[in-house]
Amino acid sequence: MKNKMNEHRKKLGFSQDKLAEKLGVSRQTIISIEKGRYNPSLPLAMIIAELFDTSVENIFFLEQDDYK
Amino acid sequence: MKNKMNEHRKKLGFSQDKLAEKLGVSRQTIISIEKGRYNPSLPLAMIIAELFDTSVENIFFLEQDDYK
DNA sequence: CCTTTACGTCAAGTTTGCTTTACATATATT
DNA sequence: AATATATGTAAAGCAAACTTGACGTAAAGG
Repeated sequence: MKNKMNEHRKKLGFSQDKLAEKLGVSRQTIISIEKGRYNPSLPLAMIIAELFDTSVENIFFLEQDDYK
Repeated sequence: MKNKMNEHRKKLGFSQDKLAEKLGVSRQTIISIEKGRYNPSLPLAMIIAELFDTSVENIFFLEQDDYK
């Protein structure tokens, strides 16, 4: 799964630290999601979408290997 | 977090078993999500939305305690 | 120089998502 | 009465999401 976290974050002019704080998660979580190390949980993804004022589908994108 | 899995599943006339199969997960996973025991992962939520021909936001709904 | 800000890695530990297996119950069909 | 279908519970185990803490690097400003 791909995502446009970095893009959206920069559009808001937030540092990873500030974004983490706004979302109520650790900075490691932001880094890991941006770097594609793992996916956010569904509730976190929805809170992110809300903060970025868009839909989950405009930030996160399924890829072939997400389907089994 | 609440969801309308049951509603959407029945609209398609699928049993839990059949839905599980279509999604490539176990029947337990469907039961657990429908019963609200836990949330699907983000990729699974997006695959579910795709199968139900709608958006993640039309199936899953944030509640107060999803925010920290 | 020195400190601060921003981004990054690594590692250990807890919690949550998902699997498998086994078993229970209710309804319908033969 | 017996079998099938659909839904449910419970428990054990593995993998993924998330946390905290320690440390590294580079750029910018005093």
